[in-house]
Amino acid sequence: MPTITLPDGSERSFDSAITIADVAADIGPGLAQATLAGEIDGQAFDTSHLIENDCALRILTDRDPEGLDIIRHSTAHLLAQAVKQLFPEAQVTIGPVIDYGFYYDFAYERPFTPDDLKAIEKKMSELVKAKSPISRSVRSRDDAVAFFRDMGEEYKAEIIESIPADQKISLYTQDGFTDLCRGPHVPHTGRLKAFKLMKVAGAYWRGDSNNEMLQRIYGTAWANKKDLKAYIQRLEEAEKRDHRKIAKQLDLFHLQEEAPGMIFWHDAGLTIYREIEQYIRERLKQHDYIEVRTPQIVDRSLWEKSGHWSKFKDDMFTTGSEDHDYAVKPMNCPCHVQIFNHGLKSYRDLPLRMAEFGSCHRNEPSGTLHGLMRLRNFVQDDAHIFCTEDQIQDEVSAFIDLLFEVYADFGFTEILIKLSTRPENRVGSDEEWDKAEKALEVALDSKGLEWELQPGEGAFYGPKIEFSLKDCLERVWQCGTIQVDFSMPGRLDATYVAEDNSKHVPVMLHRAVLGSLERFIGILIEEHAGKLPLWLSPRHAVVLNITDSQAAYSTKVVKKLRHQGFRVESDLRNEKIGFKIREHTLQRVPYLLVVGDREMEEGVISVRARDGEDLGSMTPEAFADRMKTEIADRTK
RNA sequence: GCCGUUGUAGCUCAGUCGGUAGAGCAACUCACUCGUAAUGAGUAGGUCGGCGGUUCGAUUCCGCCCAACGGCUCCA
Repeated sequence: MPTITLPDGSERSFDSAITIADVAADIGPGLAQATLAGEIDGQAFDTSHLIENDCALRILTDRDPEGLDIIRHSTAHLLAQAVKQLFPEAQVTIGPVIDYGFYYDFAYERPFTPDDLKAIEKKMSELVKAKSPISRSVRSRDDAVAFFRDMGEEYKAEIIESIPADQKISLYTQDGFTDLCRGPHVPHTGRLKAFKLMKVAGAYWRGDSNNEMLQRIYGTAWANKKDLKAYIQRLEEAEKRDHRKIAKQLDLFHLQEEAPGMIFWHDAGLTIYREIEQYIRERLKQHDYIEVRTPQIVDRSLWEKSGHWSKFKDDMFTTGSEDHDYAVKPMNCPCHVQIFNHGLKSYRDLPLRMAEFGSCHRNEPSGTLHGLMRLRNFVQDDAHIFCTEDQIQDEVSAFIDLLFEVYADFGFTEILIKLSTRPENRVGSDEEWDKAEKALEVALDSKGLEWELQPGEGAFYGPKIEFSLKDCLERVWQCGTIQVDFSMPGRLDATYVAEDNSKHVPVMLHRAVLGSLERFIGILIEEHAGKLPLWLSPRHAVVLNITDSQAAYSTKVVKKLRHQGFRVESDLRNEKIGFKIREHTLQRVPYLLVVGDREMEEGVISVRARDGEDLGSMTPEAFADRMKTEIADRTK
């Protein structure tokens, strides 16, 4: 005789055990229709689950986030069912829910083609029409292994084998197709109405590149067709923000076959680049950094000594001259230690913060290159802080302040933070790791920041914090980082003289605020859809004349503004004003300055903002003041 | 690096079931001198990513390579 408490606090008593579906029906026919599953005392169950005791029940529909996940998970099963029907030889493996959808990995003799995808999607729709009930059953682990092995599903059997033997395994069956699953699932396939298969891709079995490659099918699924359509539209909009596309339109940079993963910066793109570099340089000065510059190509022996050669020699570009082997630097730190080592250092010199806009080359695998986001040649706003162990926490803390200050100036608020701790293979004592990990953790917590722990993901030489931003398709890219290094200063013989006149090895902190300038610019472009704030815009304004008779006046205005340091050009072409406005608006120029006879006579300009707003007429001086304020604010 | 897809004019794309290609925009020329998102007419422009093979003939079919794109793995 269970008494069931609903989320609103109301209670319902029943004479005998009852299913979730029946409870929903008892509440109302509309809810019965919408019910996907139920949550009993915080745990999710199928609608067919029998309630025997008193409990708190929450009915899950497609309006609940959990409900949407159930739909997505069930759609993954539907996909597997369709694939098994069309390609009986294919073996199923795993099919988890991901953001906005799901994927399913299959082992099959050949890759699926886009045409296969269409056929599979069609089959899925047929299976939806059949409204096959989805039922749950439970087996012992060994039974389940035998069950899947009998069917020739070796991968499934292997997955179940890794589950403890005493655990019960739940299976879900729909129209003869059975899959291992924790559940819950929708009651029948007819509940899956809005999905689309998005793409095929290769993926390694168990995520290990030594294993065979499986065929992964990605799909998206929603509660209804309207949500699905909205999602597809959102994707299309996002693609318009792609920095590679915008860079082409705005003539920022290009890439070509002869230099894969390396950027040809054009004038407009370089303007953004330089502006950012100069901004960071000023910030670093305020935060007591010194700036240095070190060689691009360094003898192999230094890389051997630093330990990079043994670990990364295949990922470094090399060159030779007169019987010497050189490597193009993949990072700046060994060179910075050389500067540190130049001349005796005292504890009074610490912390020593050494920055470099260092151009690094890494021979990244071809398949990983991606526009400005992943390159073989990039420049970091890199710096190394030489300090004592006791100074780590303060330095990390000060760095985080600097980073947030900078990100705020660029308008970024959503920053993902991850702390990576000691890996299995590492250098340094456990005491050192304890201290360093603690320092990073305390620095983050003392600022009330939210962060995610990545155990075992630290570098071999020390723990690290990573600060990541998202691109237009919500892919996450690491930008800022701070890493503790117990190894390199010692390997490269860095020492300082302590108060007691003894020699000590300093700790080194590797840190970057923006990370790769290229990547950061890529993210900036996507964040703003190319409409960069005034201070970063390649051009601040363009002067447009109405007819030839204002050409000289236009040129005069341009000169006046340029003399004050503004990036201003004129467009004196014999075109209609509407044509010029359109062109420069598409070029995302922040201000268009229209000059006709009226303006010329009064010595003013008519100012039109990028969003189309008419700011009226003003003198070039007044306009310059306006821009000055805006650039100083960095806001717009 | 692995799996898949793609590569045609400066850009966006069409096309050829094997007979060396076309549109729009841009460029150039001419006319128009114009008031806030496209004035009109004309001209020119391509070793159809690269190399090889099959063929009388390859941009098209086949093979290899390169690059880009989407994933996977990796990212000091």
